Amino acid sequence: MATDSTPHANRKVTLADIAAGCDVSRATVSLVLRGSPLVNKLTRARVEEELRRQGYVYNRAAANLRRRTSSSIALVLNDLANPFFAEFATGVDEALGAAGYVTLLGSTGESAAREQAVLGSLLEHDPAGIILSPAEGSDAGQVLRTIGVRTPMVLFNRELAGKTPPDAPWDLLMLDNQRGARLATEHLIALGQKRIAFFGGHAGSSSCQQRHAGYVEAMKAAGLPIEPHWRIECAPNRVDAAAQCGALFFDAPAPTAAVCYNDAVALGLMLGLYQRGIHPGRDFAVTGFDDIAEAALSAPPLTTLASTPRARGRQAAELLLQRLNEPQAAPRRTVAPVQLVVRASSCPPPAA
Amino acid sequence: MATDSTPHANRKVTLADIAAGCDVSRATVSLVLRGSPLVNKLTRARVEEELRRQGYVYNRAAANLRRRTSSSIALVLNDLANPFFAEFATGVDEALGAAGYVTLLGSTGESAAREQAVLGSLLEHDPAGIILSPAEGSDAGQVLRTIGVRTPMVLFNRELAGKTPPDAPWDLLMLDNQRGARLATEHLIALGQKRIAFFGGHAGSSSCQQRHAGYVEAMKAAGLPIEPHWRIECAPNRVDAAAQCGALFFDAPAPTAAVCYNDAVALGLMLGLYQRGIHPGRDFAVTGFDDIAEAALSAPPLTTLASTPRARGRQAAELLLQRLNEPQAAPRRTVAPVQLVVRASSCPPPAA
DNA sequence: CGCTACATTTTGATCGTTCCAATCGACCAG
DNA sequence: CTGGTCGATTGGAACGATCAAAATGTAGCG
Repeated sequence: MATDSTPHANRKVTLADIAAGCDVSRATVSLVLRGSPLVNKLTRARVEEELRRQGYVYNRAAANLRRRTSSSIALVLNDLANPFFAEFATGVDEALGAAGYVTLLGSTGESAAREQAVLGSLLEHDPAGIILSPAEGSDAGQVLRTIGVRTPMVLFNRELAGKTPPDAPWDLLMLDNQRGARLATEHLIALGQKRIAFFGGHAGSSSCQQRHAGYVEAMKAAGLPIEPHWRIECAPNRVDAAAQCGALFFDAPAPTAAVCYNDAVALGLMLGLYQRGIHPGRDFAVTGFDDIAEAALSAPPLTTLASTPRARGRQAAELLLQRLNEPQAAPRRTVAPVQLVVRASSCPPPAA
Repeated sequence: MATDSTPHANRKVTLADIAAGCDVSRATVSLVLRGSPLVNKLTRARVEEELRRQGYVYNRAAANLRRRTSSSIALVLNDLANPFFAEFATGVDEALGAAGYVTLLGSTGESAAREQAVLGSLLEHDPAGIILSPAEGSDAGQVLRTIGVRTPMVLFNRELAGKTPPDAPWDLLMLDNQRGARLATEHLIALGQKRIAFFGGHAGSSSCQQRHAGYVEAMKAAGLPIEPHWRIECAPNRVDAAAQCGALFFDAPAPTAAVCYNDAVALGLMLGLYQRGIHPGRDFAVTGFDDIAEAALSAPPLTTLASTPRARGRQAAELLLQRLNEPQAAPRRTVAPVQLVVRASSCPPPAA
């Protein structure tokens, strides 16, 4: 005679198994699981023992189906391999986990097409909401069509192209790009710099536009001129930045400082400067943006703006959780402050 | 009169809504969704139109419940913020997504206790399998107790402490640490180096032991001596490595080359050498391990071993998918090759 | 004893999908 | 006209949980 009380080999243990095992109904077991005060102490103890004995695992999907709830949230990132977003993801997962949610991960590799596909696939798992850091060129209309008007979403870091439907429960969390770049520029000006370039990034990207605007703002406020050849575009990575370095010196007057789009670009630029015999932090001032781990360890250490991506991740999660509690609230735009970190890469201009 | 054909405001659109909308049964709509050849062309067209019109979204959770399948896989990492694991995660997600799975993310922050909690929480979502990069000190018995003997798992990068149950469907994917360190050492020997140190890492860590073993292997094979003071321990980061640099030169004979535990250590060591007026890549040869992004951009560029974490991620996913197809197969231990990347930091010894 | 009050437990329907067996109409052979 | 085959469709029972309402049992009280 098979002892069917032994943990069964093949099928998963369900409520019904436990119920049968200690001679109560499924409903009672369910009440025990959820810690209801309705069940008798003795019954509870018996059921809990049986749960342990059979190695029961709760099936949240079934519960969610019946309750018409969801316990997951989709996190879709344009570039998880980038340490900035990896930190962000860590923060998101941390906060969501604490709130009892599970993170559905999707990475789009900066492709709007893949973003559509990923969103579609994740949606089938019925997330309670979405945290999206859009791929470059991702469009509001497209996104709306795949996720509908009813799924709450927090957009991080970039806005969507095209116009956002005013009734959609979409919140926004951005870095204070403009103020950050302004702070960096003002810092250089305070050091006595007058010929300051804006280096790197794609002029199409909204974060680059905002940072450039902050730079322009500070320059204008100080009454300093802005030469057109002081704005150099390049891909936001070290290699391209190093390659584009020379473009700063094609025409006179050459700049003596550069506000860079981000840290990767700044580190690349410093490399390029070295290769030309220019010593950054002595002959030429450089600032970055993001404060990635390497910024403090480069030679010279990089002056930059700290954006604390992990805290941003937690914040994005909080925003979404709040919206889940308050689905009808008006859309919010949150701008997270950034902090200037002064290190040795920013210096006064060489004596003329 | 309300036109209930309009996309409904409140509830989600289900099979039943579509069925009602075009006057067929739920079963037929389901067949259409899954592309069954059984349905008539005209019916299919009508249904598909209605699906579009109502903005239907497939509920995979319900389907999985009925079919007793799962379409998700749990990815649990000890440190997502580390670029190496972020790349790994990207690779995993890439491969899983292509196979129609969704990634459930969990980050443990190197805490075995949190790892238990995270695993438990993710299990409730009934993943088809787990990819786990264990936290330091994570124990096989503990893990077994929370995930059971029936959930397939791929362990990455570290083994679990304690003994692994022989019947569990657990596979292993490790880097070839020993061979990597051996290759680096042989490379230095081929350049004419004879006094080679092993620098950095904690002797307790299994990856450090393996790399050191590879170094010893190459030295012995070449008949070269190994001085005890040629092994310097330090934390696997730049700062500590730079600080420990001096220890290489306390006793004679001083080494003229060092095989480093990883790139971070190697970069730190190079910094320390510079500070002593020793020019790495000319006066002293250095190799690293990992080939992180900065390795190619340091001065001098670093000779190291490429572990291609993104490819490892894809590989881990493939291993798991294979096991899902073949649940009864014997556990596999896969060792991923690493590739020597020769750059300018490795050089012949200075002429005596 | 009959009635209410209370604590505890159960029954049966339900969530959105899939599966199985049954049905239906059309067509053809005998 | 009957019976069989075939293509297309359908009803209803699952999957594993929850919920609302009903059913127990037990005690108190006039």
